[in-house]
Amino acid sequence: MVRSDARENRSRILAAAREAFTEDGATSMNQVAQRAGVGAGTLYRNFPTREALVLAVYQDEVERITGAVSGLLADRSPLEALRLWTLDLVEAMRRKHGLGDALSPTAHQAITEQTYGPVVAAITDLFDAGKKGGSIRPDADAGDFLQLTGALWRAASTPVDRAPHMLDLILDGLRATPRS
Amino acid sequence: MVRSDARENRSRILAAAREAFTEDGATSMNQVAQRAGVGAGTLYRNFPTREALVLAVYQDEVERITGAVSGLLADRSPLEALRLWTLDLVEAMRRKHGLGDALSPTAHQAITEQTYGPVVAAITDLFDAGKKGGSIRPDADAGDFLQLTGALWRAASTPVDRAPHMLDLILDGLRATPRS
DNA sequence: ACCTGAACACCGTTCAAGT
DNA sequence: ACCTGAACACCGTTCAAGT
Repeated sequence: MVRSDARENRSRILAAAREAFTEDGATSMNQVAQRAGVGAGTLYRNFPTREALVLAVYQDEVERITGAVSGLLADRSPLEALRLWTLDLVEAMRRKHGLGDALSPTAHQAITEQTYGPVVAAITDLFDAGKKGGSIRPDADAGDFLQLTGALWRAASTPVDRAPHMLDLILDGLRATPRS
Repeated sequence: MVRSDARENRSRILAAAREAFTEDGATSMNQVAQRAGVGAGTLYRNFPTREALVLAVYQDEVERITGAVSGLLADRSPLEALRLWTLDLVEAMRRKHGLGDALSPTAHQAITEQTYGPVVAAITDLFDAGKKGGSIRPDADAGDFLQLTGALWRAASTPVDRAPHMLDLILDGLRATPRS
């Protein structure tokens, strides 16, 4: 039997860690525990090592993002859903990049590998909706699209965030029928 | 006036750090100091931070390697000098890679940037000697060659080191006249 | 002028004691 | 069954005291 406090602690730690790492990727484990209002032991029972916590934060983020697809498709056109979803993805990529040096190369690679599949699957779902409705060209490739979005978060957000405009250009290229 | 012990300490620290980092990239600063037979304070006066020490170890290594070019060219054919020199470079690359996770991405980038210029210059010197003597084709490019050697240290050295053989293939491509 | 090494403020991680 | 938080063995770095 899992106690309710145990169930809650995990997500509280995850939330605290996400905030803390966004502010400073070098935030210590004890600082995360304190921020979550939890003893150090509890933190370590949930996430036995620092790397495990960092990884979990990102898996959580990816699950949140990929899980949002069906909701976006429910009351929007596929192209608009794809646009909103991708902007969200770019935000997450920027947060990850903000961690920077706090992540070891090995950890960074582990994240990329565990993340790639689900993200491509989510894009595929969005693409399929558009292809079925005839708004997205049938030969559009999810892998290519993810590659292109990689260029979006590299685009500095100063003085204005160019990413939305760049995304619009990419989306224009995906349309089944060229814009008038 | 620089005391003789002060002059010696720097190179003793550098030597100890090179050995220690080769064995374990996570070797602590105090361990390096102890290994060098030096107080922690002396270590820190010479290298004010961990990253500074790691960087200095590599600069030292690069200077040693690039400095060996003229000696190699003195009593050998340019192609043979290039072959021996490149094998030495591959060894150094393998040592650097062995550090792995102990290096932050930023530090790793700093090393690459500070290293690229001198290494390309050394290759250019070796190439020029061969081009002048007619043994290396005139359109051979130092940057391309460095890029190719990057593939050599990635070649695992089990069960036998394939790098020398791969290098021979590359060198064959550089010859002014094809092999009979 | 330079060196040593104890000491400082931290770190990640563990585990006895509580509820 | 789960939690807390003091404690442990370390870390990078500093600095008073020595020579």
